[in-house]
Amino acid sequence: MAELQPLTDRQENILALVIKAYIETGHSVGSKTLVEDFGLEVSSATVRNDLNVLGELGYVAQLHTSAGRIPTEKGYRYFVQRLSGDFHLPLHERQMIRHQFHQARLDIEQWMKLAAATLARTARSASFVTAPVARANRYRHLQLISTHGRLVLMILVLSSGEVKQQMLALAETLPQSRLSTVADRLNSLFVDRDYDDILTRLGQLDTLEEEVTRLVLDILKSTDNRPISSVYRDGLVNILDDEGTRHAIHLLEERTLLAGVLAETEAQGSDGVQVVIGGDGRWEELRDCTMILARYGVTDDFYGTVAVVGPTRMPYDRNVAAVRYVADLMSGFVYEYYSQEAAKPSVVSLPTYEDEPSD
Amino acid sequence: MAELQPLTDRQENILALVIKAYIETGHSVGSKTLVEDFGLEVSSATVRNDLNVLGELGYVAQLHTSAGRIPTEKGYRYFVQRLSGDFHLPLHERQMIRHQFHQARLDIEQWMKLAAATLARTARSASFVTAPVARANRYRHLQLISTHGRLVLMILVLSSGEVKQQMLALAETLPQSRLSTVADRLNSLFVDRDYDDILTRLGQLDTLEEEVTRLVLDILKSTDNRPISSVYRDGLVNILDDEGTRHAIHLLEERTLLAGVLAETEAQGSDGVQVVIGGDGRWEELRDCTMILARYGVTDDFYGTVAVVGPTRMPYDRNVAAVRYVADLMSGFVYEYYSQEAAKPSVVSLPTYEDEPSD
DNA sequence: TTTAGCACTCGAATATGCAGAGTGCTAAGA
DNA sequence: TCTTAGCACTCTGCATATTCGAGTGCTAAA
Repeated sequence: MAELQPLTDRQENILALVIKAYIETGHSVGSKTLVEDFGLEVSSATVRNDLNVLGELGYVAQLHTSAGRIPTEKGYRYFVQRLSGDFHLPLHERQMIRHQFHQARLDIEQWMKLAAATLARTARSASFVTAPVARANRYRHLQLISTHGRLVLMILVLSSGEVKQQMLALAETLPQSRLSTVADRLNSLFVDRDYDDILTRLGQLDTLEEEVTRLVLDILKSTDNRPISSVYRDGLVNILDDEGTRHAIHLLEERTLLAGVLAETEAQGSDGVQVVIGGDGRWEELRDCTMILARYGVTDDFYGTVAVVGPTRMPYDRNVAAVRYVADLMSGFVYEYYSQEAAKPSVVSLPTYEDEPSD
Repeated sequence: MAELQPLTDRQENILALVIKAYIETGHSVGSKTLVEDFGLEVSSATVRNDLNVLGELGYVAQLHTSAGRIPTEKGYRYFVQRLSGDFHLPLHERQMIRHQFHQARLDIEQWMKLAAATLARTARSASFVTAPVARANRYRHLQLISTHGRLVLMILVLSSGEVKQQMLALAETLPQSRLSTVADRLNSLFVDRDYDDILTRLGQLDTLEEEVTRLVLDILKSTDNRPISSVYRDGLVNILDDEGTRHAIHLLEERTLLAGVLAETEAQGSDGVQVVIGGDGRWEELRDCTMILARYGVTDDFYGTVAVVGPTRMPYDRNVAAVRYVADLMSGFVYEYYSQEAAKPSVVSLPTYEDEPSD
């Protein structure tokens, strides 16, 4: 990340005001407007001088000579960095969000869906939520269900709480009892094992068991190494009008692209909320867009991502707060319901966070 | 549906040419252009006269006096109705599509995803695919898996092939063996039963069994009556540039809206491909859009929908063919792998349709 | 270091003119 | 009765010119 130049307090303030005004109006903002609309105690000429400095340092730019200033990506980054972390959503919004989660079924898919919908509405942007995946997913439970003929429905439950299904065509027709026996044996052998563990035990199995296990391994492998196993998107409508978000929509639709971006941003391992402005020069697809993302889950071990995507010109404080809030909620749910090692299995109710600030 | 006026052969031909030219160029098309570009055997004046007739009947319109003609929605409808059903995708495109399906895993979700992706690319439009749902979904199999404390993961397999999962908080901690016993009992009681059947048997159960069954009933009910249980979308990028498709994207994102439209269009019970142009006056969200949809599955009993959504100005013959082809493929898969009553359980391979027209 | 004043620049909005594509209509021809 | 040629008319799109206003940079004084 480029080094940020020191600014005087007034310059910092002016930068913040330029950003605020530009976010609100969408028009470039001039010195006179700033003085009048925000009641500055200095004259427009002074503001002009400061704007000049900000311009030289690259925090603001003007589309053409003698036009108002608009914030640059660097300007946004400086602003976001200075953003105090204690901005919260209004109480009633938080209550509404919590309320919706309380009404949902106890199901990670439901929560993901809900988180995406909530974020999209609150941040008035596009949003996405990826399923929480353990760094190395583990086998939890297998079930084989006879359907008709040699077709068998295989259901695999992973340590992440995800349930994978897969149709399987056997070489011969087998009764359900035989299938159950196979499933039971594999369950006893493989419970809580990861990909590598299971691979080494492949030799101990008979032909049928091995056939099933190979499929299990396929699935484990495909959810391993954090590819995106499932994603919920929402709120695309919100960014349709904005210029330059077409690339972003492309990003949201293309799993592989998204996975790439997430892999790199998450590799930074930042615990809190991360703000990627204009692609930070690394992702062409995010040019002119901002992505605010945060992990949820049990950090470093078992986590997913919630994120908001919108135009560079967006209310950062609000949206950062929204992402943080929803990520925290999701973390609570995942911790209580899906973390194997959960320390307090006693209280069975949705997390409440009653001790949050009143506003 | 409004009655369609009779037209002379030449007028019909001219209407088709206007539509063809407009779809290609996007510009309004005049009499002279028609004669020159398509080598008509009559003069432009004659064409003008016919255009006048078409205009009076409402098949074409002009944006302003003395501008070229563009097709109206009514014009498109007439054209589509006349469209011969024997237009097929080029052989190599069909081969490519089949190839992709052959490489997919044997899983209805995979197929839905693939169908959406394929349609989006082939028709260069947005697309969606809904899961096949039986009119009355039936219970197939239940599994209860102890996680930690009083939390239990319940997995319910439905006759549609869908696998539903749901977390469940019990009143007390129970061992896995007890849970398995409950699941076994419910499985033996309820297999192949629908909502009503199960409801009447609620009295025969103990407290724990009843608690589980109530959740089962909830899920059955929520997938009953054809609400949309799951949808895959794709290709939104393709219609981003077009005017008037914003509403359509809204429609694609809002499950309830989509469900409403599908409920009404499917109620018509047409077996083949259905083309809804400009919302047919019934759906504001589809103004300026065209939706081409077809059922797949075992008709009237167990079916889902594949569809394409794009601007009114789209290549109808091609897109109708694409929707029909993908729907047929999906029908084949569903028939072989998910239909309980499948008559030929012997051959276990993807349907091939080798007998299709060579081009 | 801040401020007032002033000339300058550029974009957005508005008006004007012109070329081209297309129409409607009429009268003559098949 | 249907088709065609001819002609006057209409309207768009494009380019050019003009004005208006917001905003800047610079300089000199406080």
